[in-house]
Amino acid sequence: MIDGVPTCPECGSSNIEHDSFRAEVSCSRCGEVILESMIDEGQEWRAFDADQRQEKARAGGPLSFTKPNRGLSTHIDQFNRDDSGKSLPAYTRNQMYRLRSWHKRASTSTSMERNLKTALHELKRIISTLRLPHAVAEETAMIYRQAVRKGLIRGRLIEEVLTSCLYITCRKRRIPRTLDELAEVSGIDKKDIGRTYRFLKDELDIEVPLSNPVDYIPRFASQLDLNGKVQEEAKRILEEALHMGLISGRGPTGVAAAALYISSVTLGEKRTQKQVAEAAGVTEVTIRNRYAELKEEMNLTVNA
DNA sequence: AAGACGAAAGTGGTTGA
DNA sequence: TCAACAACTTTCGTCTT
Repeated sequence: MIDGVPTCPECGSSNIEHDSFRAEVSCSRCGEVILESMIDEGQEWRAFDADQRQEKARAGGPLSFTKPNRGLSTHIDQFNRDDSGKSLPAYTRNQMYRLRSWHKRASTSTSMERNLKTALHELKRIISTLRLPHAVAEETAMIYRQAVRKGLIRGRLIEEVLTSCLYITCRKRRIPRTLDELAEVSGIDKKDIGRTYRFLKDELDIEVPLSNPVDYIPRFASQLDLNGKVQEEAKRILEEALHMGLISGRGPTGVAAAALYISSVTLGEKRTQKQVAEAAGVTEVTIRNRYAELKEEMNLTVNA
């Protein structure tokens, strides 16, 4: 199944290490992360005839879902020169010619591949802008592939579907990003993301847990430069509020913001409602309303 | 002057007939 | 498809520190 020894494209070393959990492959000599399956690695040019190509097609997809044609994405120029600038001998020229045509066919042969190419490029950009872990990109790409396979893209923008896939992943992994945040980096309208998200969730039968205000605490807190103690207190308040049924039906970010506001005040690390509101992406009024509800129901003493 | 508070009216999304 | 509805926002006047 695997023909040829994989080598690092950076330094040429064959000391390749696999991290199966993250589906990452890296070179142990130079540290280059290859993010690639051994099957795709480097040796694709050996498929010189249809039978071999067939065989490779059945050998399975790459381990990294974000790199559909890695190893084939090398550019081969048209000048037929070796690296010292001399013309290649006829035999090699022919070989290069065949190599180029296979390369081209393999990289952009199907509309699915073209679609993925666009989408994954965009995904990479969004993931890095939001500083989300690579595993999120992998999972998002996997969901996106399912969507493409089921023909769910038709009539929708690639970016729209992609962003919705990312939203699903974030919700599933409990690394919450609000629709507003995703809308901002993707340039897709919030309500379009939401609508497509629901559509995909139904069509692909994906279970998405309800979003939990607690998940927002660390991020908001760090934006407000609040320490761990304040975070713990905010979480404790949310736990209690949850048991008392004070959370259902309320926007998770608003509740999280209120809990954070309360704990910042009680622990003498006070932030203004305005600051908290800004970090959480809600208004001061919402914080006040949640705050009033929590205070009312949980006889909290919120005095500095 | 800045922050907190709350009333009132407006907005966008969900739900159920 | 439409109306009712809840959550949230915007705006603004008032009170407190």
